[in-house]
Amino acid sequence: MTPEQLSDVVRSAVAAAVERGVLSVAVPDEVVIERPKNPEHGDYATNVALRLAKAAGRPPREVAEVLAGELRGVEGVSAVDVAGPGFLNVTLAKDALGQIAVRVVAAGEAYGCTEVLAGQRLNLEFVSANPTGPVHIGGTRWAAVGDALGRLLTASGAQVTREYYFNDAGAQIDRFALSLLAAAHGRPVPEDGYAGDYIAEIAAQVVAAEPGVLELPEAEQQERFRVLGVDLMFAEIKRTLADFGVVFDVYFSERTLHETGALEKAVARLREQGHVYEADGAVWLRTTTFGDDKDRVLVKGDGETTYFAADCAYYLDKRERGFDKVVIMLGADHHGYIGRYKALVAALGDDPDTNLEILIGQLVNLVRDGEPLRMSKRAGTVVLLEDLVAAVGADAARYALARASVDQQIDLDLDLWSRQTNDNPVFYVQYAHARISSLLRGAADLGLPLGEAGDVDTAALAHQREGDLLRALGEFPRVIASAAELRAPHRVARYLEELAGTYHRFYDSCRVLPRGDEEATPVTTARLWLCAATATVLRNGLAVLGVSAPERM
RNA sequence: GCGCCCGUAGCUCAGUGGAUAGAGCAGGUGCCUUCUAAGCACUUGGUCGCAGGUUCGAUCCCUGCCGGGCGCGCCA
Repeated sequence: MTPEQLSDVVRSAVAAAVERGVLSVAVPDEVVIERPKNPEHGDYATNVALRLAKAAGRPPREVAEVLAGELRGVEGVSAVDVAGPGFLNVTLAKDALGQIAVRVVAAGEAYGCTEVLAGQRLNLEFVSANPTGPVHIGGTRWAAVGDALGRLLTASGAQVTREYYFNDAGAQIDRFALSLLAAAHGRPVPEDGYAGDYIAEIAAQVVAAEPGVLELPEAEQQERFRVLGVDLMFAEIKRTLADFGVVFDVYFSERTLHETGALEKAVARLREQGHVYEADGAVWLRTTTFGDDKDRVLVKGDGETTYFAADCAYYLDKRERGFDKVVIMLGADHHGYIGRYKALVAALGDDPDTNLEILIGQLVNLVRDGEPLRMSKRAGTVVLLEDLVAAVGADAARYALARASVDQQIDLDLDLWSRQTNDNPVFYVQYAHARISSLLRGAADLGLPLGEAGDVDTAALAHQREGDLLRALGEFPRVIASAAELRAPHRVARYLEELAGTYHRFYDSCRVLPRGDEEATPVTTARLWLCAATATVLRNGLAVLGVSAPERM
């Protein structure tokens, strides 16, 4: 019996008590099932009596006693106790608990998938680094977290489009083009230009692709360097991200918004809504009406549109593509945008609390030899996605970035994460998977197949450590669902570390394969199913994080 | 000045209003002729920054304060 099934059982018990007139209360939609920390408190606990007590007009313990009476007859439930202020502690029958292993193996890759977000159409935008240079460490955090979140949302039933918005218009791109041009001519880096080896490399690639380019008039040269440079830089970004395991469904060009007239349309739309005014020669959006701390310029005094105006058009475009909710992941250095973005959504007549969600992630510091690596473009100590991958590998990089809460600044210790020892959490988890794989190979060598699900004696899983492992496996769907709802992929990583630990403890005290001349027993088979189930969950969890589950280490 | 995030064990950090606040590392003591010791067991270590409030119950929610990080352009 899984916690979800138990939740239904308890809810039915409430309904039954109401039906029989021994309890007078509205039956709750959902009953929360918890896993007690103290093993003496049974397999599962619920606070349902505490929650219903007030509405029922009776003391919590009394409500609990009523429900305990209903639950005691249920198949698969071996004991129900009322404890503390009114908790119901439920102990499952051994075979009912053991069935979790069978369910996990049967579900395979689908174990952990739920429908809690079914029907939601989400646009998930992350990374969105401009194609004026390689992806930095900050964007790398979003690549790891955003990709994991995308998988979580999908696993929870949402329709998700992963989107990368790139700025290929405006002054920043002009500076990029001018920097390439300067490099091609051997001139110094222009004012506010981009430095770095990659500029010279891309400039050389542009010249190689279009040999006559340096003979064109200056303005045309700049245009060619812009077009080809952006293409080359963006191809490089995509390649790096793909090596990191991150691929987007849509790469959205800001330039197209300018070219299709979407910007003018967006400004006109805002004007119709009555939130646009002109002052000091510029066109403004009155975002202060919707809680922003100052109004924002849409069209500058020189007639150019702002990046914010493009954001308006881009938001409208997403909504017109049918997304219910626009989710944008940004670094902490951009958190100031929340106010204006929310205001923009409100100004367009949408609900900023349901149609827009902005996730802010704190910054990443790298540490080497115990010393923080201060990043500085000037000093040439900018750390790139590829640097991180080169230092610790893609698995460790993704895991390290995804295991921390996004609200937490990370000090990522390159020494620790490149170490292949047990103080490196990703190896602890991967090792558990490799260990199971090895064991299952051993079982195959001994001619011990898993066999049919119906033939497994799940009641044979009676050891304390087996129960611990089964309960841990039963948590996985709820971990995935809550991590998706809370936009917190790190919960999956933490869960996996706990699961790996639970497995190692099981392994240490429960021999799986027969030794020497011993015969396989029903316990052997049941434990093999338990191992296979654990491997499945480790694989599924690591897959969410985009980390490999090695068969051998 | 205003806004966002953080403050939990020596260190790095989990903890979606519930029972005795957890993990890893570091320190100490043990466990490999036996399925991967990249493992396990035991052990040391806490005014959950401080002060109020909300309620059956607060590390969690609210208010104020103290520390640290990041922002506050007709830049993108």
